[in-house]
Amino acid sequence: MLSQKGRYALHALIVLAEHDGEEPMMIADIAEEAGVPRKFLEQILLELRKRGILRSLRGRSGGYLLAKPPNEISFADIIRVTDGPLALAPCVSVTAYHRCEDCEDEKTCAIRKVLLAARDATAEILESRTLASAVGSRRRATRKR
Amino acid sequence: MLSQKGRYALHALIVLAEHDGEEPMMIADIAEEAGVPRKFLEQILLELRKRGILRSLRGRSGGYLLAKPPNEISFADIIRVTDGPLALAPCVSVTAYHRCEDCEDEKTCAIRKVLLAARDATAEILESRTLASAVGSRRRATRKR
DNA sequence: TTAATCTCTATTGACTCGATAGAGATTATG
DNA sequence: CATAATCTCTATCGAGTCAATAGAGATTAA
Repeated sequence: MLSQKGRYALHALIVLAEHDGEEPMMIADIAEEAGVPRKFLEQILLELRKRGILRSLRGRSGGYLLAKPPNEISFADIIRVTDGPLALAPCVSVTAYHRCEDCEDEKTCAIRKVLLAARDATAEILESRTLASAVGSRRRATRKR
Repeated sequence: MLSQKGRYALHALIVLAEHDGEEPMMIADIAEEAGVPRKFLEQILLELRKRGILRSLRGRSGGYLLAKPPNEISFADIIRVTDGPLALAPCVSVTAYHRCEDCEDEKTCAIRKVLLAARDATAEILESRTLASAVGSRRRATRKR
């Protein structure tokens, strides 16, 4: 399961992608629209910025913007920041690989084979879906004309 | 990521599937072979029994056995016991569905669509791989003749 | 100079995780 | 029937994580 933080992040980024502007959007407004507690959102956005998904402007009339176009920010990118690796074990993680005390031999470990297939299947989906596709489908679904 | 408990469970069940006998196998022996702390393993096996994956015999010469043939026990079955639902959100979980405060409308929620696709992809893999396939591949890999 | 904004770190309470402990129930066996 | 071997159950522990809140600091536009 995703953490609350992860779900909040997805909502907030979709709000930003919809806003999709040149001007930055203030934390308070994002919090409002995304339905996220403001102070908690501050921490989340800060982390997303440090990981290169957002950028920010400080001071008066500051705020947050997407660091990249929406079609270059995948669900996998976001979830990795808030909830860590997609993989079910370190020995099959691409972004956080480290050798696994469990398996004596990675080449033949039966568990690893399965977890690797699971990771690939998950990553296939989460890396191909972006903020652009999410906003697109939402626009289509809620547009009135 | 799987919990330590989850990884222990997979190892223990593979040991049991290899043992694959009529006679029960004692906790102490499973712990030994699977490399799991004995008292911790007790709790894990107990839970797997309550969820119908194992059965047990009590008293002297007691022990644990698989409750079903190895080809009917999937990785998904095991992971659901030790680590909960495969899904990334309650609103896309088959085994632990409950409505999601996040999405206003499940039909159109953009996040839900992606998480549902991810769940399906993961389940596809984890439900098709069983203890039999794991033991099979291991046998093949380590057999000397 | 000031007010508005992001930045950073600390703190809180509840919960989970991994592990250990020990008393209880059950059963085969001599 | 007594005993030893085994599973069963519940409690406890310390460390860590999670969700949330708080507040002082840095930066900038006006």
